[in-house]
Amino acid sequence: MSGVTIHEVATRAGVSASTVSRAFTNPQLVRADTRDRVLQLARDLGYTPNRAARGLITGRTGNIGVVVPDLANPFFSAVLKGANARAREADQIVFLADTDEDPGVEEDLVRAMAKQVDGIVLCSSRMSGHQLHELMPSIPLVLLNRREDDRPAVLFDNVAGVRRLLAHLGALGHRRVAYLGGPRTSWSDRERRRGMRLAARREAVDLVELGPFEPTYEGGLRAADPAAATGATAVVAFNDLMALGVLNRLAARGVAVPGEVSVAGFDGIPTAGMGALPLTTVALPMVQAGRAAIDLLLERLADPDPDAGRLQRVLDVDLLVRSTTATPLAPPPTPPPNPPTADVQGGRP
Amino acid sequence: MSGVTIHEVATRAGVSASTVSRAFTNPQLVRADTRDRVLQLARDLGYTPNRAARGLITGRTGNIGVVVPDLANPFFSAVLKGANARAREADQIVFLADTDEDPGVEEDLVRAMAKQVDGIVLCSSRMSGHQLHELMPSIPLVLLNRREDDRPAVLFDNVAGVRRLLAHLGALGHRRVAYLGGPRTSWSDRERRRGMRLAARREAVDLVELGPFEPTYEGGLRAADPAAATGATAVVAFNDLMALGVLNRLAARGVAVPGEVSVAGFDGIPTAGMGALPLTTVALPMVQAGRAAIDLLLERLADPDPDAGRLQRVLDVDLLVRSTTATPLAPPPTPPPNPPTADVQGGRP
DNA sequence: GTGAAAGCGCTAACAG
DNA sequence: CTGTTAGCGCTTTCAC
Repeated sequence: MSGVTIHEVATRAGVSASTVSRAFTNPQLVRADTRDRVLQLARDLGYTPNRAARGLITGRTGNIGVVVPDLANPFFSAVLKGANARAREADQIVFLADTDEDPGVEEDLVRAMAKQVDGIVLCSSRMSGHQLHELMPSIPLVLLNRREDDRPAVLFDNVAGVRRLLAHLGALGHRRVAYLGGPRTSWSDRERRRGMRLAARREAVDLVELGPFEPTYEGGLRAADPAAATGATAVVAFNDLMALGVLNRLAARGVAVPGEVSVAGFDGIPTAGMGALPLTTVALPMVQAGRAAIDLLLERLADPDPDAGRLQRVLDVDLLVRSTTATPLAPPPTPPPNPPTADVQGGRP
Repeated sequence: MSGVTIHEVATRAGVSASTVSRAFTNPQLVRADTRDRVLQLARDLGYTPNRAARGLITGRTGNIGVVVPDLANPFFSAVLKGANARAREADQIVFLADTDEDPGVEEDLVRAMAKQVDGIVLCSSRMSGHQLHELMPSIPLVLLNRREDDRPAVLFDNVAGVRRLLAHLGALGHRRVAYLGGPRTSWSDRERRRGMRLAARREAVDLVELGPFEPTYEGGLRAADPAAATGATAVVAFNDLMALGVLNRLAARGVAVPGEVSVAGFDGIPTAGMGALPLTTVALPMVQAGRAAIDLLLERLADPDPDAGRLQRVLDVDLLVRSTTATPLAPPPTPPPNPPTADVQGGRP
């Protein structure tokens, strides 16, 4: 908090505070030698302008806030990598906060941050549409991985992702695919379900929807048995963490993966050792998404009233076949023993 | 940045700004009904005090900075979880920054943050002692996982950790153990090497030190072959990420783990699926360390000139036997074919 | 090209 | 109990 003030620099340099200020913010307004002397002295003294005080008057702090539900989720670390890098290029610094998946905490944090940053990137916000709208007026907000009307947002093309995934599975001969859903409140989950239905129809595969499950490794462990019981030869999980759980549980049951069953996930999380797993996944460009979110925020700050909709970016996703997703070993077993409780869709149009 | 100001609240409530201010910071100084009216109105308007402006006068912002080299490292996400939780209890908010392992960036970030936070927790700082000392006067600093003279710090008891680990391995009959070292500049690595030497002597096992290696999954892949060539029946890696790489490479070579070789790591990173791996590890209490760092910082802020040394905490570490670390299959092969290039230590005193 | 003065949003005396 | 005054560190008119 404490530190060297502009006044000390000014006094020692034998100039006024205004001149020191100008040397930093408008160098061309200061005579070269004065400027150099001031800047050199500032460096020696370890002076850095107080961004908070500056913000008080300019309305710009040079800080950008990023809020995530859970820092331990590799998805968000990847997003943050991108956001950080882009922010640094723009000479902004990123302040990060973790809401612990709590919408109440999320709101408090945004409020507390609001005055200290120029704008906030909300990643996979858990807040209600109502809360979001209440917050909007107090601070420029960019959503990541969530759409809310036509607010600025960075989104992934989930529908295209599952289409590619199902095309891949279909080409290999899979005719019955289970989808293990994530949280009902998740925008991504809704999009992926929608995409799965479209793609299943198109590929003429039976789709079995299960869930919701917790979007975690444990959730995957729990989802594996119901998934196997559907008689599906391929399982698509809501995210990589769940897919990992499924793989593990199936392995424990002695099910051959890939072989009897193929498992696919979502995210493409960069975890050590993932490369060795028989896991095909829809890879989301998380780092790029982080960059894009900062881009959007900077644009919005430059032009506070842009055309609505101009500030939404939908990012392309890739299919990452980490190991051969196998052709089903045998024709899928005829009608599964325990018909799933979830609804069944698909079949030729 | 923008938002409702204290003045608007004051005007609408028919009181002065001071009263509003007091309602927030010293409620007992305001008559109950006035206070309630003001607070209610503030809530309705969505007013939150501007911490930056407040900090300008009080010298306290209510923000705490945490700086890490790499957010993608699960070690730091875990630390951050703890720090966040503790900070929230103290009604502080954590601003986080990622230095991308660059000491220059680290210094810049600390400087930029300094004026906007009350203190900073530097995790595994990559800065030189010189840089660190230059920064000290400008802002209260707490180090985590690094010792620098008697500056406030949270440290792990690495020496005790390796002692426990070697005792475990020794009891199982391992008589030759390889240590795969991390970065030379790492304080942890130096401590672990020191501890390994002490413990090896005490347990009467041969210690083979290798490295330095990159403290990553890839580093582990590269370290595996040299480690196997030493004829050691147990391998201790600098961290879990490396251990994972070793496991993978050994599996690819068809080496039985545990069996021919046992692998141990450091950290106890909470990655999905880790529990299923045959990996014994020294588990560092990372969440607790995050909490402790905030504690230290709060203490230091309350008492700016504490007894030197009172503000260092050394945290106990646990041995986490994730799966049975096996007894060596056979008496270790007599003199290894390729004597290691690194120095060999150990043997009975 | 540079300084003096005013004010950003807030809190801390000091009066009343 | 509450309002008035001053000023935190900085930038920005407006003079010179």
